[in-house]
Amino acid sequence: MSLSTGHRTHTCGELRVTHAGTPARLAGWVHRKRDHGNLLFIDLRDTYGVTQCVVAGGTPAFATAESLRLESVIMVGGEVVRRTPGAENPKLPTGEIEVAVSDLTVESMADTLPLQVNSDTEFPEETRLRYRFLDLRRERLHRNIVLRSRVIASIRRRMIDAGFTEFQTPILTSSSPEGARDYLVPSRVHPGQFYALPQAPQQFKQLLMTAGFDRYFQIAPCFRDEDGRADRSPGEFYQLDFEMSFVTQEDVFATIAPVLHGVFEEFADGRAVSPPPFPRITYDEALVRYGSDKPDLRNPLVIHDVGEVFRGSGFSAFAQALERGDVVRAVVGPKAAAQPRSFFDKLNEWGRAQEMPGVGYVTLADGAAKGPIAKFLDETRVARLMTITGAAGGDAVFFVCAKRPTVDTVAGRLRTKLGEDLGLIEASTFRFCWIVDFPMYERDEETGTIGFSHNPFSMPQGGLDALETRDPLTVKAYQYDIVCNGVELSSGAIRNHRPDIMFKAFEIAGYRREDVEARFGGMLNAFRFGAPPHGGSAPGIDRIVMLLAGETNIREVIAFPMNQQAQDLLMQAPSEVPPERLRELHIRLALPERRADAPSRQP
RNA sequence: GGGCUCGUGGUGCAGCCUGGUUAGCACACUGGACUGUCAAUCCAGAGGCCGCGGGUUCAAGUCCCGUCGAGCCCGCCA
Repeated sequence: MSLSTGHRTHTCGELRVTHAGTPARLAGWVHRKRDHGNLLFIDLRDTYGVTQCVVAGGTPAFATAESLRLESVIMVGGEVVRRTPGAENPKLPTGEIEVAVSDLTVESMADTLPLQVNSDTEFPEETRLRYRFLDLRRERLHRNIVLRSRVIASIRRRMIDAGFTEFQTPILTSSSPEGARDYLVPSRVHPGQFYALPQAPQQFKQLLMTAGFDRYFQIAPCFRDEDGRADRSPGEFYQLDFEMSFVTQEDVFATIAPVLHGVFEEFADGRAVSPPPFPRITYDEALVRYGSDKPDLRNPLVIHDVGEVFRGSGFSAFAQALERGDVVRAVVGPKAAAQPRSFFDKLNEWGRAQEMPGVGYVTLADGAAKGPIAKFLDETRVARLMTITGAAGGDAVFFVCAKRPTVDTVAGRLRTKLGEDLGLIEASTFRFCWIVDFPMYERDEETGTIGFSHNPFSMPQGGLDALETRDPLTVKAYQYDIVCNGVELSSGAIRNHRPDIMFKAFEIAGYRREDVEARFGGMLNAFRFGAPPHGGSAPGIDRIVMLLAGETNIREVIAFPMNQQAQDLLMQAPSEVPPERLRELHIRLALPERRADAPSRQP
């Protein structure tokens, strides 16, 4: 494949010793300049690499080159020459040659830069977003975005090889109940009515199954009006959305695990990837053992329930809490008994900052416990503690006490903190697991009502019978997540394709039959004309790339991300629109009172 | 909506805890020197309402209050 064009004969990453003695014409950005007064070097950069160009003093090109600012776009013509011995640069693939410039034209002079492209120093997020086009030139972000493209291409190829067909589904669609807030788009033709951007193509993919396409996938944009997090882009993100007909949960697992494993292996670059089948952890077990429904299995620590060790003991803080129904959880710090006192104090301080009650601990040596609360634990209790937790002499055991479900997350954070501080997190590894058997319903703590805990379209385990005969809070769904290194990559389910079960499922969550008809009429109707059992999932593309790129912030793998306030600082979105546009949409603004001295947030 | 952290020339940081000379360093920028560098080097220069407002004080980048902005977290995320 030749990348030569009307403006260049070669790319900046192409020339080698074999080209020496031939003419070449390059185009690119001035990455660096080294001016020796009568000899000047330009590192010319494009997406393919960097090539050193030499401009000799006294030539017309020299005067132009001296005045060049970094990041200007230039074109150079000249001869490819082998560098003199000792002058090669082993750091560059093109480092054995250079281009002796005979003509140089400036295509686009750059102003003084607000952020430096040729350096990896950190710049404020606001500057990076406002000048995203410059940030994208920088090596790290540039590499990430190219990686993203390659990952998506790999996913597409693997999905097609697995028998899936790619579809597009509407962007302007209808609002879906449950879930996050929708982004709404006003209709000009239908005053007072709105489209919603899809939070996911959920209903469309189920309709495609009902339409008999058997295996659907899409690199699908999803829109949710929710606040951002480091691993969650506000506004919009992409999913590998897929769905399969005539499948059980086992079939879905067996199909998608090799795809994900294959993609990760392809781009792991030396890092280990846990092979399928991925371990399965029930939702309940995940909360107790890992304190999270997205456990990081690179962390070898697990959480133990040690209520019985403290029940009726002299340590009244825990003993009394246990009587009230609280729970005590423990995490072992291997070899942590030797840590200095400050380690334990800092951990306790950290716990308080996390709005935990303090973090209790004992250290173990020769079957005896030491530490502030050790005196409350007799020999039997210490022995029991060691049996339950597997702790041995030289270890320390840390305790937190609270009600469920608070204690789960608190213990989970303690597990993470200890794993990190004790250096136990396995490096250079991708550890996958399935989280299975999610509860179908959960109780809203504020209102006391029962609602869907996840996807309302999931098939309840046990079907109609379970819904009719069991306590809803004990009913599990065929609902599953894929988790990798503590990041939730994907949520999926075997769907409920039976209208009778769907009405019952929604009835338990407080929806009347008419409500369900009104809101999901299209899909319900489809299920009355022959619907295959089906299920799928939707791994997050951005998060997959984030993991593979080794980034901890999702903006680093998105070419044009919004900031945490869901603003695009480069394109200045959202923005006000002219009154006449509002008028034809039949929209009148009712803005909140704004302080008169507050500056406008529009730049 | 709430919590924490941060805000100092174009940019990255120091100075703030413990108030007191001309606000320091690096990169970029401008001018000069230099024929083999590859983060070129050397010399010189320009560039700061220390986010904004108020307060304490003889004196505020520094202490206090408020406010605006950014990041992270909680809420939210079927």
